[in-house]
Amino acid sequence: MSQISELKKSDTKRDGKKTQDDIVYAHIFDAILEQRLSPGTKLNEESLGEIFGVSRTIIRRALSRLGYEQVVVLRPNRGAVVACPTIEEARQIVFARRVVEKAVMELVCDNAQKKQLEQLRQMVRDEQACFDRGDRGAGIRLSGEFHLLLAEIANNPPLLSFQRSLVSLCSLIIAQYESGAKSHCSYDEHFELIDAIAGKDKPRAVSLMMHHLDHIEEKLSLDDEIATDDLKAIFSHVRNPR
Amino acid sequence: MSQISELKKSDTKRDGKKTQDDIVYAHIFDAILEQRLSPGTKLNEESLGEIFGVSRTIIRRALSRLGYEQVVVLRPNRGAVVACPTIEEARQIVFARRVVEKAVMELVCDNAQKKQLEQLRQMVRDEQACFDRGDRGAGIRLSGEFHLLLAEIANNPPLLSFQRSLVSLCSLIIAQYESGAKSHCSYDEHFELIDAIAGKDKPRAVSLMMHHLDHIEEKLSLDDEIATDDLKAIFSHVRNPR
DNA sequence: CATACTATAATTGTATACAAAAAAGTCAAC
DNA sequence: GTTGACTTTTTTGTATACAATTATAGTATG
Repeated sequence: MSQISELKKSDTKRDGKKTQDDIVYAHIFDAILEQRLSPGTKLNEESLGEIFGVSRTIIRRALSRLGYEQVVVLRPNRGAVVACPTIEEARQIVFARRVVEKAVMELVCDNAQKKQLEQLRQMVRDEQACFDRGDRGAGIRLSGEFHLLLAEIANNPPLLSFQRSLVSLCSLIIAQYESGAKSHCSYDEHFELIDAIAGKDKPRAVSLMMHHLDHIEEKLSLDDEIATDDLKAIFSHVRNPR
Repeated sequence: MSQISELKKSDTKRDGKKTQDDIVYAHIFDAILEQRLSPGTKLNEESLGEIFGVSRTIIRRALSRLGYEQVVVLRPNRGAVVACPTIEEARQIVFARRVVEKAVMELVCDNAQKKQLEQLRQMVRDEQACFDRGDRGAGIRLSGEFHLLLAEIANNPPLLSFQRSLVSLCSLIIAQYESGAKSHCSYDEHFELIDAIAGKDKPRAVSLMMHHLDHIEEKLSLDDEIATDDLKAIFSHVRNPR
């Protein structure tokens, strides 16, 4: 396995006041958001330690944080794997996200300053640029970060922290169930959202957001039976002769 | 400091498949829910290790989980303290809780089975019994656990996990800002909520819940200027002569 | 007496060693 | 060729040692 970059003291200082496990956490989080890490991938502690140039202590801290966010599943004595939400779980996650995004949208319509609207627009322009130049990974990440920026503008730290977890989980869901080549979260819709916010049109902003989330959920319905890994269901027609 | 109980392997096994840090986490969480741990209390790693009979490794894991839930604040190099939400933060937490409780209530009205209604009623009876016999700590904890049981019945794990964080934070807010002797969350209101759920009366259930949360927020408005620790505001009339 | 400075103690951060558990491999028996 | 018991290797869980940082006490100085 190749070394990404040894995180030495000097790096830590350059990165601000972030501690080493924050950095490891951020790298893994980004990899998930960019869909470079697929659902189900085993996250070996020692390998990760070598990659980042730190001891397992740091890796374990980062993994347990990801585990708390449910992006990673920690199986006792059996290590950590990137989460593979079932369709049932995916529906619950999207539902939770509807709840949060609605609240965020209403707060943002009330609070958003001109400067923040420009920040949002810039981020969507970046997102567009990424897709245009074919950098799908970065595009997907920025698409997720757009929703995180909305939660930040809503100015409610608990909701933001919950949103982090939900956005990364949705990224996994899309990775697992996206069938066609169609991009999952188009920037046009993001521009429309910004317009609604700028016009302080709460009902329209919320309805656009709900529509936005419908796209994710539609894929779940389509793939309903196909994508399942429930062996019992797959072989339900086989009768046990005993 | 006295030893509560050494958590040895045997205990761990008796407690099911919970690992040691789960147990430490649960003990601290309960202490916060019962308001035996006050906002601002320093949580020394070595002391906690002695109390629970485990090494700092385990304590640190439990603390970082509590830190993720924001119930405990982890100050780099300066240790962990029980969170002291400011009034501003308290408002944000209560807002987030309104959002979650509304969604939970609607799900519960749709899904609740007879058996679960009885479970809810039993819990509120227990709560009432605690207050009647003067066990305020356990009463407060059960009051919080009632709301967690609702989130469980809503059958949405992400929302449940968020609710855990919000309920414990609210317990801290109440500990910090509760002025009178009046109990913060009366069981009568819980019985009313159950009735609304049993009648599948969504609007009433939601409105009762919002009213329930108003009680917490009212205290914040009352103590608005008094309880603040913003030194700059307190001494704003003092002119700096330089 | 207050303040700044230094030495010391206490506490947190990280790496590592070892124990415990799970996974992978070996090989004989059928 | 498959199955099952045994051994070895790998991986995770926990304690501990040491380094880095912060807090405390003591001391000298104005």
